[in-house]
Amino acid sequence: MSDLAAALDVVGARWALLIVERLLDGPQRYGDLQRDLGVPTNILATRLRELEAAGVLSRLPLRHNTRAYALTDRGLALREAIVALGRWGAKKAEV
Amino acid sequence: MSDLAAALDVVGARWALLIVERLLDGPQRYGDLQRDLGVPTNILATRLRELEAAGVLSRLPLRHNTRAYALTDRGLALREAIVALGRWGAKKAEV
DNA sequence: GTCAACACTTGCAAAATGCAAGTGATCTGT
DNA sequence: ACAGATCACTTGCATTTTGCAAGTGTTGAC
Repeated sequence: MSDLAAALDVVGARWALLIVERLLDGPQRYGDLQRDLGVPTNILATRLRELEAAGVLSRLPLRHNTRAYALTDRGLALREAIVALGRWGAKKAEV
Repeated sequence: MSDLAAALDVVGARWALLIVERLLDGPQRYGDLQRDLGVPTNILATRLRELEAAGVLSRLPLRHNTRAYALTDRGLALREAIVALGRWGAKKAEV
């Protein structure tokens, strides 16, 4: 399995990289991610569980029954790749 | 829609980035991609059609009834992002 | 004590993915 | 020229993933 395939195994699922991108701006709560990204709630819950299990993010308990999701070092290390992909996506498809 | 979302719209589908990565080494034929990547043949056909429509790759006819798939400039521009993701995937998940 | 907010879960439909077998157009050897 | 092999796919169907909508339990505020 190539390095790329290994990476896609972790962050290749739909919404995964978008969630990580959003967390590059700092920890976010569940409801914020949902509203900002427009991701279906069951998918969001699933992805957060998977990404936490993969060591990409962690839950931080806030006061009351709320919590925030924050990137781990491993998650933050995705910044380069996300920026590169974003730059590519920003280019026009100059025909 | 963010730049990242735009990029994922084009290369976010399963196998898409792996196909592009393989083509970074130069044009490849259908059967080579299939054998090297282990991608199901119907998926490969679908992805190649989508990536061609998106201007990421093009078909070059070879002699007889064979052809090869080659990245366009737009496709080659994915190299940075692919390398970055590959580097991330190569790292151990140092607990 | 009622009502709202937050962080989910559940049930089900729709879409994407995967497997296996089949198709038609060359091409190779005899 | 004919048989069999190769290449580049397509087709049919099962499985998995994704998405929508509604519901649940736990605080918290008034």
